[in-house]
Amino acid sequence: MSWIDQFPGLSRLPEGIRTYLLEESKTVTVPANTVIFGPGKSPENLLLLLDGTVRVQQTSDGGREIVLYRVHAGESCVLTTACLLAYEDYSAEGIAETETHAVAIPRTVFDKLVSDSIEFRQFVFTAYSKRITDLFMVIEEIAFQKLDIRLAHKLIELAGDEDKVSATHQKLAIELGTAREVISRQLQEFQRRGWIEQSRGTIRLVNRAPLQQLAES
Amino acid sequence: MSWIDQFPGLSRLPEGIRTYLLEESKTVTVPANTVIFGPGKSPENLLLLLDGTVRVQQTSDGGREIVLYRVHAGESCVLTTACLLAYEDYSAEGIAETETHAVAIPRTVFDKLVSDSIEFRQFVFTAYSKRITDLFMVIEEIAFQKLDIRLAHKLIELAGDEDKVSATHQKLAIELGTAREVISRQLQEFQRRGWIEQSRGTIRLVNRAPLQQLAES
DNA sequence: TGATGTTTGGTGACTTCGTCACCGACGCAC
DNA sequence: GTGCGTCGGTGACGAAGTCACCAAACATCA
Repeated sequence: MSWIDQFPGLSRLPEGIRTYLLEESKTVTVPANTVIFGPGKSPENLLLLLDGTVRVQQTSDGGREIVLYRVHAGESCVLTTACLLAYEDYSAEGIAETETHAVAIPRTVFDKLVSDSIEFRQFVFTAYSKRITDLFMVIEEIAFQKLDIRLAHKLIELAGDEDKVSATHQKLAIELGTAREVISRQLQEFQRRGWIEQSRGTIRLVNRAPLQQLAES
Repeated sequence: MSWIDQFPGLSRLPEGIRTYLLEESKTVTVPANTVIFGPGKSPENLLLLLDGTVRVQQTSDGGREIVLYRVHAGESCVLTTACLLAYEDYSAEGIAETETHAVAIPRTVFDKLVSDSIEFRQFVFTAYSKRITDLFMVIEEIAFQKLDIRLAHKLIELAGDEDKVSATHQKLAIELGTAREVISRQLQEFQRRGWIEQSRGTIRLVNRAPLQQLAES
């Protein structure tokens, strides 16, 4: 079993394409907090994540930041690689959040795969599709959603199965593209209502139900 | 001279591809204000605009709207066509702002062109690139830019060479994803400063310089 | 031409969010 | 311990969004 089987969209590649892909790509390891791409640092390869996550975020002139989306294991960095090369003067950057293993596909190989395999084309365009709907959702959220709802949503998302979130107020502010003080005040309100408990750097979800309800309203 | 020459990215297509494209595509005409794609209405074709413009916008649950980007003559609807097919439950819609002529490329032809021509691939990925940086800019603006700056910018953009803008306050609000009252108040402020004059449905830019300066700050 | 309805824009009160300046508490290193 | 950097709390203020309502401009049609 090769890494290809970790990618649902690629599992149906014909044998020839499959071996070509295996031969021409190599796996790489990047330590946590590495900037994979960013202003003036456009990547040479299409990355397919084997594990770890890559956070893609943007920084404004004023120094404020916002998280655009995350690339998880089993997904690819399509937007940034195949795309931003043309307009590469742009300020989004991708950062490995944890130590990350990935498969790197050189540009020429990428091009040949797109040319030769309808399955690979579908993989690529589907990945694009997902990313772009992600961006649409981000726009909808920051433009129209109230902050308490967005924060509740994010807390539940970050908590996962755990009942605690390890993040500073500042990190949460960047997640939502807002200011730290706003997060602090909102968390105080959640705490006052008995939904969460705070300590330095972590937030415990002690009453998940109302948070969930707020997030979905 | 065929329509292909209106698209810089396509002018270097090899002869065979070129004739194939010409044979398999057809031009269509859509009247003004037609909804080209939208929720539950995913397009069958890739559209290349010959003239007119298509406005792509999104509507929130609360009924507020925002303009995401525009497709102009010489550009294509890549995002919406090749992309949203997979996640087609999404709420962005494309509307012809004027009567619009376009070339429609069926999905199968699109796929074959992507497969056969590196020039066409480049055309497609470059178009993606532009759209995505557009989206990044929208996010940056709504998240971080002050409204007066964004409004000044939009007024100048919409005015073009003219010195007046024909738009209601409501339309401008949708352009920027905000509320009508906010626009009204901001325009009053601009008027108070002597930068614009207002009448029902139109705004005259009587002093463009300070507007420009604000827009660039 | 006048009556009527619709579209467009104006207004005030209020809430939410972002900004600024500053402070205190905690944790770590020396 | 002392110092220093990170993290979070606070109040005052300005900017933006919301709500309810009103008034003027325009369109239509009898």
